[in-house]
Amino acid sequence: MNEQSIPYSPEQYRTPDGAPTDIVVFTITSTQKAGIKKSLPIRSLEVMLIKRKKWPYEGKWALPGGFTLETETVQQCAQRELMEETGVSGLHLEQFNVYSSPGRDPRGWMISHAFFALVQETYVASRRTSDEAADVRLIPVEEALSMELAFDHRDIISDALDKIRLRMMTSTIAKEFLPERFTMSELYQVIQAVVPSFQERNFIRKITSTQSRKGIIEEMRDSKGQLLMSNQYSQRPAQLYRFTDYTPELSIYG
Amino acid sequence: MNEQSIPYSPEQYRTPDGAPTDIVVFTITSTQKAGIKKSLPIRSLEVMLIKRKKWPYEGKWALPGGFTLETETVQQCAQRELMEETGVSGLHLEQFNVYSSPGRDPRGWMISHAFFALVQETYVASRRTSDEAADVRLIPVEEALSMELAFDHRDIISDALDKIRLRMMTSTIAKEFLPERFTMSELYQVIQAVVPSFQERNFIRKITSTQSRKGIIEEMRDSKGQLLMSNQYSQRPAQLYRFTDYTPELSIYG
DNA sequence: AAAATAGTGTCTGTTAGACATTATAAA
DNA sequence: TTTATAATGTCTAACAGACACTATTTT
Repeated sequence: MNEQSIPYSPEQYRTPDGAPTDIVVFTITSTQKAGIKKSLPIRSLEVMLIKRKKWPYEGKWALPGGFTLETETVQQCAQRELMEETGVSGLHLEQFNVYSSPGRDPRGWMISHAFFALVQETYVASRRTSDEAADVRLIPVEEALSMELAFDHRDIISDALDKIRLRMMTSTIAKEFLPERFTMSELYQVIQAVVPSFQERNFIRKITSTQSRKGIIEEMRDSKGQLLMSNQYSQRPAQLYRFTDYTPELSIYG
Repeated sequence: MNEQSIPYSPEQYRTPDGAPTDIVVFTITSTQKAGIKKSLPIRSLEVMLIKRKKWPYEGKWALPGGFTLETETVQQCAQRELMEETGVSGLHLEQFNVYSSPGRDPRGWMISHAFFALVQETYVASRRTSDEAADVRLIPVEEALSMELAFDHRDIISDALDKIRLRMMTSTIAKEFLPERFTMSELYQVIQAVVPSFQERNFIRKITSTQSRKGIIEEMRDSKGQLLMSNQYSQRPAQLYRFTDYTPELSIYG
């Protein structure tokens, strides 16, 4: 390959100083109310932040993330950096936006690719500090949004929150926050933890017996055909369900 | 700034060779049936492609696009490159995916940011060739998907099509393809041009008199309060409507 | 009169939404 | 026996979906 046959050459242009990724890991923590044994827990939507060890924004809270290598996709980078910085791996990451305002990163010209993941609390139980992170913590989202974070990470978390709220109502991502088997109350609580305005008085009935929607979840039975129940959160046992692979197609036109 | 106080330095790492953008401009062309004067046109969803002048993929059809400058966002880059390569400007562009597979671009390590736009045919009437483009043409999407295109542009168009099909059903982007005033048939045809499987026998009634949906569009009246009508496409005049700013919130849970 | 598109009537079964009521087991 | 959560009953108005039918203008 010589200069004449190849009109393009990176040397002649200013190129980016890096292609970082930032990962917004959401989880829902459950806290049992004190003094009451069988009751619904308080559920809180939290985001995983790290305390930076290095310049820039040393000592500030930030999203985990790091620089993409030439040999990987941005998706693979996000997986790798999450593992390296926090010890958490195997999450389902979804890319949702790109941040490219000039000057957003004091290290140079950086175009950042933002991902989000929704996980059960147990998936981030293995979190640990690292070379990059002096601390790794779950912070309630509303609190995180009021903190002074590194870079434009406050905006990124805010955008991610908008996105997962939309997705929570229009897809079955609620399953990412739930165990394989769950009760209607657990599902209802999870939706409310993400979308506080959500309210549906006839929730159980709509999701179980409405023709166009009942395919979303299915009841669970044991080998004898008996309905599986749980009384983990209630006096009266509640029926257990699981998500199917079906997601209804929504339309504003009918 | 010296090396000791700044642990990060782009010089020590391999950095990307560029941050290109690719723009998928969709339009719907209207063709009047021959011999019939007042009839609904045949509408075809088409995508704007350019014929490349330079290496790589010289002479191949490709999406318009180009390299981001240090002084702009990827969004601004997409606007600028679209103008430079095709003469088209002022479109509403939406970023929908990132393409970063190693080896996807023979010029080097390129992480590409893909945008789509939906526009009326008149908006791309000003298209013209340029230094980069030997030809600029509208190609029917199905045909474009069967062509041998430059880079991974076939995948990008395919992903963009999936995205706008979803958005067509769940938002009011149909308005991007339509004039300010339109008839129910025009709206119906536009939806069908994007989502061929769309069928709704009681379309007019649902969108005009269903309580939860009627805020999407509103009927148009002249200064005397008379309903505005059009007989552009029909013997019997059809009522004219316009979109409002309202989009219903969809939910799979009720 | 025929053609082409616009728009309404009417029917049945389903769903939304509100709220009262009953059920089950633990504390 | 009270408490906390689970689940059903009941009612009305709105809506979905199917299809027949009427309306308005040009050719």
